[in-house]
Amino acid sequence: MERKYWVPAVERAHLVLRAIAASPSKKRLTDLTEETGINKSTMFSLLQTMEALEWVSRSEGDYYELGSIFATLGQAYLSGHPLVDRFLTLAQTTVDTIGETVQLSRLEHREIVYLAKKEASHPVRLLSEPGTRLPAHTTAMGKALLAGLPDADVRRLYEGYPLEKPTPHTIDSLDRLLSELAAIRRNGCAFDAEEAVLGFRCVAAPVRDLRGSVQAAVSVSMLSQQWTSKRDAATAAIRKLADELSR
Amino acid sequence: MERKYWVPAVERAHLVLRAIAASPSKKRLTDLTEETGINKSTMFSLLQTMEALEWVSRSEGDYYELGSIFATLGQAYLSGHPLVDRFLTLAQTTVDTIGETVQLSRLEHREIVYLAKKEASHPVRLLSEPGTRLPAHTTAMGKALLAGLPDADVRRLYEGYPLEKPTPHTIDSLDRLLSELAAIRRNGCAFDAEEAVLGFRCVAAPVRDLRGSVQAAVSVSMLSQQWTSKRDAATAAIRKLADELSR
DNA sequence: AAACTAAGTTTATTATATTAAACTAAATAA
DNA sequence: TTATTTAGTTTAATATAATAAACTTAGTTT
Repeated sequence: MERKYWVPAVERAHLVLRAIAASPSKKRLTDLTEETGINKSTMFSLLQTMEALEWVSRSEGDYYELGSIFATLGQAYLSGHPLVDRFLTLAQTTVDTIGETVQLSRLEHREIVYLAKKEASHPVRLLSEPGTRLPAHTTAMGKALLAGLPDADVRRLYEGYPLEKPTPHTIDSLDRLLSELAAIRRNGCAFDAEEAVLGFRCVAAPVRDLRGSVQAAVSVSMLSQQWTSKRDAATAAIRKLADELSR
Repeated sequence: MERKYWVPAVERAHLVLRAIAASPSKKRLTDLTEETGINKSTMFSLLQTMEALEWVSRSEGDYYELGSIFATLGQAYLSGHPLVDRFLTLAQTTVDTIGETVQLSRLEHREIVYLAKKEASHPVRLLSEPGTRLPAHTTAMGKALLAGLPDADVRRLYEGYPLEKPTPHTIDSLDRLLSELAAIRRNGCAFDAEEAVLGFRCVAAPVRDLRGSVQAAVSVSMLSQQWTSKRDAATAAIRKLADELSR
C-alpha cells in the first residue's frame, strides 16, 4: 500500500479487527500476533487502546471480540445512505404483495454489500443481514449493478480476479458475464438461477439517481420451487420498487 | 485516558470516525481538525490511510463519510452474538401473535444497544435499527437489564451521570429508578409508559444465561392506543420469548 | 519439586510518526 | 485585475511510538 502520508497504527488496527471479526472469541494476543505479523509489544499497546476505546472487548480467558461500537458505526453507515430509510418504508408493500424477502444492496468493487432487508414472515430465513458481502457476479443484484458500468470498466474491474464459482450454475467466464450484462441492460432487470446459493432464485432491478447512473439494486429472493408461480409478479414488483426508489 | 501502552493514532481515528458518523457528508479535512483538535498534517495522513483502507470514503466535494467496512464489521459484531440468530428465528412467532415489533438489546454502561429487530408489517416503523443506542433508564429493556444488577452497582454506574429526560414520563431520579428496578425483579418484566418516546409503550423481559445472570432483554413496542387491548397478550408473549432464549 | 514452556508485560533503544511552519492552488473580495 | 482568504499539501525537526530483548508469571512436563 501507499507508504507516504501513512499511519501504520491504523493499518495495524485494521488487520487486528479483521482477524477478530473472522473468528470472534477465538483469538488471544499471541494468536493475533501470529496471524497479523504484528510485534508482540505493539499488539499489547494496540489491544489496550482498542479495549479502552471499546473497539474490542475481552471475553472469558482473554479472548478478544468486536466491541459494540461497530454495531453503532454500522448503523450510522446504513442510515447515512439516503436510500435505506425509503427502502424500508416502500419495500413493505413489495413484501406484502409477493410474500418473499426483499433486499437492497450497493456495489463495492467486485462485491455487493447488503444495505437493508425486509423479510417475509416465512419459516425460511436468508442468512444475509445488512453488511453481508457476496461476490457481485454470483447474484442478481450484483449483475444489475455491474450492468450499470460500461463493459471496459467491468473488464478492468475483474482483471486478475478469477470468478469464484460457489454453485454449478455460477457464471465463471468474463465473456459470459459481459453478454449477460448486455441482456440486463436491454431488459432492465437481472436474474439469479441458483448461481449464489443452490435452491434459491432471485430477480433484481437497478436503482438510479437523478442523472440516471446506477447507485443501488433491489431484489426479491425465493426458493426455486416458488419460481414458476411467482416469477412474473416478482419481476413486476421489484421493477416498481426500483422505479419508486429512483427519485 | 490511560497514557501508558497507548496508541494515539487509533484514538485519533476513533475521534474522526465519531465526528464523521455524527454528520456524514458534512465534514471536510478542516472541519474535522477543528472538531477534533487534531493537527492538520496529522489529519491529512490519517484520512489518506483511512481512505485507502476503506474506513472512510470521499463524496462530491471532498466531504467524508463512513466506509462500508463498518456495515460489515457491524454485521460481524451482531452475528457474533449467539443470541441474535436464535432471536431472529424465535421472534417471528411473537411478532405473528402480537402483531407488533419485537426487539433484542444488551446493556453497555448506561445505554442499551439494539442487537436485532423483528418488525410487524405495520405502517408505523420504529426508528431503532440494530446498533442504535438509547439511555437505559428511559426504556423497558434498559430497566429489565439494569434490574439484573445489584442496587450498589446501579448506584455506582450512575454516579456523576444525571438521568436524561426525553419525555415528561421519563424517570429522573435514581431513587425512583431503584424502586422500579425492585418491582421489576419481583415481577420478571419491565414496562415503558411513554418514557422514551411520546406515544409509544413497551414491555420487556430479561434473557438469562445458564448461570441465571441477565445477558440481554427482549421487548414488544406499540402505539399507546394499542396498549389496553394488547398489554396482557404482549406481556405473556415477551415472557415466553425471553424464557425460550434463556437457554 | 525442578525444569521447561508459553503467554503476557516491561523497558531502553531506535526508527518513524507528528508537528509547526512554509508553501501551493483555488476561490473570493477589493 | 490584483490582493486576500481559505483549504489542502509538503517538508524538516523533534517528539514519540514501535521494536527486540529481557523479564515475570503461570501452567505444563519430566
